[in-house]
Amino acid sequence: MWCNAAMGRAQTGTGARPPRATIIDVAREAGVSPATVSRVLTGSKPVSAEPEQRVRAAVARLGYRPNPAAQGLLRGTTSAVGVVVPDLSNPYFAEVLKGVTNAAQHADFRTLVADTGEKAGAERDAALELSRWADGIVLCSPRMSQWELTELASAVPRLVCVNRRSRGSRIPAVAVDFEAGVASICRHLRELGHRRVAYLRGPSRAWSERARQRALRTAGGPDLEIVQIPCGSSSVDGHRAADVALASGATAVMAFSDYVALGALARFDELGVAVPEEISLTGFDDIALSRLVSPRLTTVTVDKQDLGRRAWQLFIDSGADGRTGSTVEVMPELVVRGSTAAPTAAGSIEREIVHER
Amino acid sequence: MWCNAAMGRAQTGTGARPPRATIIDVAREAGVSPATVSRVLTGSKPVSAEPEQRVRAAVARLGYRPNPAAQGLLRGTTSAVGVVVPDLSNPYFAEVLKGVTNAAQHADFRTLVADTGEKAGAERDAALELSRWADGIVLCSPRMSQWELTELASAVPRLVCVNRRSRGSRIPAVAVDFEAGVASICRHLRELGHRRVAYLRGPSRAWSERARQRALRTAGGPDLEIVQIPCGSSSVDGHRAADVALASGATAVMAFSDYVALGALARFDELGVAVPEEISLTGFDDIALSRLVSPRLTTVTVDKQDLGRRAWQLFIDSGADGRTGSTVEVMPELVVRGSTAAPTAAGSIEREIVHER
DNA sequence: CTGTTAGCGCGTTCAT
DNA sequence: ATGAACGCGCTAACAG
Repeated sequence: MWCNAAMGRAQTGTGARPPRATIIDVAREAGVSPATVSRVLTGSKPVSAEPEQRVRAAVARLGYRPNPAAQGLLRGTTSAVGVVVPDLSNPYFAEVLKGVTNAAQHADFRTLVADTGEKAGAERDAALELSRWADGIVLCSPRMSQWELTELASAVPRLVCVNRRSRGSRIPAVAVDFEAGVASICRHLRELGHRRVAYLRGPSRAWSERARQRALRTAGGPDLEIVQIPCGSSSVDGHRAADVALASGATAVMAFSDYVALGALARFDELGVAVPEEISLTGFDDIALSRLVSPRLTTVTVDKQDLGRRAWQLFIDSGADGRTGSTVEVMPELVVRGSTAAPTAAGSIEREIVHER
Repeated sequence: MWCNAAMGRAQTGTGARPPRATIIDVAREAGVSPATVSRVLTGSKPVSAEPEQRVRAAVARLGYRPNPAAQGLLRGTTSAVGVVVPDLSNPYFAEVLKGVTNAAQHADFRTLVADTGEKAGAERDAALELSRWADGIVLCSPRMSQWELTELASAVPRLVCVNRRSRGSRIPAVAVDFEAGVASICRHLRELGHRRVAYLRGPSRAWSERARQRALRTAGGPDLEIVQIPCGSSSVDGHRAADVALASGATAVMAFSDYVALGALARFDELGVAVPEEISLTGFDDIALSRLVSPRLTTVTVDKQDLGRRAWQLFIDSGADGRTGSTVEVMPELVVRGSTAAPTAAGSIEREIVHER
């Protein structure tokens, strides 16, 4: 079907690209009015068989496809969704984006993407700019202030957040239950016998980090001391922070995320510190590569593509009326793998030796 | 500046989102004609100071932003670029996308993204569909046939390929010199003393795989036997193929990519096969996580974001006239890390034992 | 320097 | 069932 049109064009020459055919060209070609062409293509009104055939033939011959800008102008809608992420290099966000994109593609929507480079200041502008071209925005793990977010929500047609719930403003959101996730990790560590764990902090501006902190305040206590260590959200951050964690005298390290944990794990390996024999390590998110490292990472599973799909669903739902505030909570699940074990007295002793090299 | 506008709107109520202001609203508000507003905003013609101030004030007050669909309709251009990738979960493509997006953002362009799920059949449709909304397409590692690609290039306004050069059709492309990369890996392995290496093949439809095959034909010979093993492009493919590679009796495994190699590495670890003592392993691309596994992966570096940036540059360059055919070749560089070593006689013996468990 | 007019490509009314 | 005419929001012509 499409072959005819495209091949016909390809034959016209080397670089001569004909201007795109308009609906008028098709109408002329088919010997009907533009309105009839439109009716055939949208199916809005019935059209007799004979003219319909002529129109379809003309469409195929010319390779005609309606101009989305014109359609959008008329409809006042773009059939596009914008996705704003802090960092596409982070597999977590890449997966969420994939989830949104696939769902959107399925619904015949385009996906626009913007990368803010982990800069909180760039989020508002990116979202605002994308919103001009889209019917709404999916904002992933925004680092901006609550005030800014509320403000943004009123400036963007439809805004959905991923991993950020806001009490006051009624912004639809899908978020992992970080408290539950952190709690289950803490429980696991405590049951193994750990009494002092180092926590590698994520970006302080991230809502998910604050949620983790809430959980840590609950979980921490006399039988589980939490040592806070500033870190970040990338694997290099984890790599850097690993030494500090080691020096803290903790028997286990809880990382902000898998991505961070992988960095720490690499550093432990460089230092010759055995995981989990000398120190236990946990992640968060269960990214694909956590199953591929050695030892495999104990973490908490989150279906990141599903997060994207649900965000899309929220985006769609929020379209009909001004309904807002629907919040989806995704429950993560602890997966115990090889990176955690009971603490050994030997751990701290051997570590001294190791540091010598 | 923007605060005024957005705050003013936010105060109007809970869910009541006023329809976006048009240029006419602004004109009325400022007591001028729409043309004057346009002139102020685009700077196309000079405007007196006093009306200009009124216009700017009105714009801020109403939170007006021009409708891109209308502008696009008029200009016949979208200021958007479409990126089609086989799989966003693959860090390689996520990085390329990031490169394109950042460059595009810088030039005030939007990025549309489509994920084809590694299905060659979906590529054409995705590209065609995106091209309706964009000024052109960046096609990453297309798996489609050469014929299809040529055909597509004539149906899309501007097409740039990443990691796919095509002799016949003059499609701008930026591609890694896979032959050189594979050759340097082979040389490295041979110098270490390996005589029989298993190659974990990528998708047979991928151009980069065929390029690797060309290099292997040159590199292979009496002093370096290449055992071909069907595999794929994901880490789970590598995980699966690792057993076959082991059974081949090779002393080294050369994976299609880092992503694949990481899967194989995980499998070796599960089997208790020591890398590089019992078997050497190489990747391709140098993704971030290859530095984080143990042992760190010997591979070939490719700046993936740079690939995206260069693709963007080609996209821009191909805009002016019908200039085509410009092809950029990126030279990868061997990085020897911990996953390769000289083969040991012990390797094959110990491996027998390991298989028992 | 400014306002008025026309038209980008399309879908949808209103007539026929 | 079909065609003619209008207008979506904007800017480039053309007047004044």
